[in-house]
Amino acid sequence: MAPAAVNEATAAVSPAGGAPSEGGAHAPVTDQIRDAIVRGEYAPNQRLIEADLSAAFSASRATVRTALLELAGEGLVERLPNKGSRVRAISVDEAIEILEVRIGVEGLCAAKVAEHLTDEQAAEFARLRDDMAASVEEGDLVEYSRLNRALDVRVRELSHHATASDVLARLHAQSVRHQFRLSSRPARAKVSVLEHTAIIDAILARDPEAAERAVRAHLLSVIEALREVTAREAV
Amino acid sequence: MAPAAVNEATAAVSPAGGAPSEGGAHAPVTDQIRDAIVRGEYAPNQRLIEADLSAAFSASRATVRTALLELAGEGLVERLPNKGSRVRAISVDEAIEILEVRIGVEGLCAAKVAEHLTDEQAAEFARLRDDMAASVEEGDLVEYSRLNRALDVRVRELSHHATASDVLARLHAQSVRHQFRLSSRPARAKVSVLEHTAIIDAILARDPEAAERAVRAHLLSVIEALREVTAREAV
DNA sequence: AGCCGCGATATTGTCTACAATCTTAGAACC
DNA sequence: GGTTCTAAGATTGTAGACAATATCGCGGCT
Repeated sequence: MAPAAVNEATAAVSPAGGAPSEGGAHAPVTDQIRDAIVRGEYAPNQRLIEADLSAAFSASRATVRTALLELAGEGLVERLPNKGSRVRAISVDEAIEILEVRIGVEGLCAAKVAEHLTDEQAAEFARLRDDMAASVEEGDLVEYSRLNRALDVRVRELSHHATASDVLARLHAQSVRHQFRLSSRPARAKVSVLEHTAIIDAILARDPEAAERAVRAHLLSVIEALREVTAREAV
Repeated sequence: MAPAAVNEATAAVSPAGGAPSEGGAHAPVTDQIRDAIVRGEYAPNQRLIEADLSAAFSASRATVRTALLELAGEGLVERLPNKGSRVRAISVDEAIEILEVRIGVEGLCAAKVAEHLTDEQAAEFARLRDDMAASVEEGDLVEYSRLNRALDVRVRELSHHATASDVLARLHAQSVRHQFRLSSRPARAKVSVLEHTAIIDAILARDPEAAERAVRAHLLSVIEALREVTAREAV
């Protein structure tokens, strides 16, 4: 019953296990394809052929087409006119670019949060900070990575800055693949947790400028780490 | 022969003169619609009905649909599921948000430019700076506004930062309408030109941090001006 | 008179078929 | 043997028709 691996011609590997999804009944093809991409079931640069996707998700080609258009808008797929769509590959250089942009935008968000922090929110951040420290202490990198994302998301939400959130969401979606690269390094986590603590502390102190600086310091450190890792891999 | 004003129900006004374009032969419907929007021929919040657009541009509804999807990706139109598309209206608050985000991203670009400035580029910027000053001196606000845009574009290009350029292009497209609001005020130009001079001087000095600060100062000033103008209009 | 449900209309979402375009393989030719 | 033209195949782009959904006005009920 295995529903057709989607075009293996260009890509080195095909989607991992079975099809990206099957039980899904009748509508959110966009979400299904997006999930498949961010989960890595479609490799970077893999061609996404409308007919194949149509078959795989049992939707019409028109539906798949709109989905691809939307995903292109999110920067997840690349559309070559008359040549088709493929999973957009983010090079390390681009990943660094994304981090550089994030410095400004996440800095802004953190500053906004620090400015308008309520007491409940403060308590929440304090808890988050302690949980992060604990998870690193125990060496639970998966949990730490989860808390990490939670912090990002929460900062974005509480900034109440729709434009910034939007930009960040888009950038984040594109770089999931590289994020993963660092999060699995215990040594990296030890440094990272300190930086995150600094960010949270600055927010708790309701000091916007300090928060911005802390975010910048953190992201610069991530950039550095990414450079190192890839330099080592290149050997 | 007047090719159907596109749905006037929701919008207070209909497209200005005739149709947004007619001679256009056979393909770039997306560009035509985008132009119509940024040129203000379709009012903010105006509904964009696929059938009407299809007739107006003599293209199939499928084509129009693709165009709308793309424009939605650029943030120019809003798509309400099952309810249709309309020209996205940018409120003053959103315009300010956009400017806030631009602080970080344009600051980054300016810094990059300052870092890698060649001598020819330096000469170009110096010329641009002098032209700007001259145009303000002569009270030629149209020319000043043009040079203004030219500066922005050039900084983006020379930053060689694809991600930042992308983000800025998107944000810029959305806020053209508000930009216009300030550019027609002589008093504003007098202040603005000083700030732009500061930016260029920092770039010429090849001082990234100074460039970033100058950009920030400028955009903060724009935000302030925008607040003032709208406060005055609200009276 | 006011509120609720029902039917007509307008508009988008989906599907199938066809046309245009690009890619690839093969044969003819130099 | 290599190169170029040609034709077949694969894939996207466009078109028109149908189905699903929302919007709005009318009539009935309380």
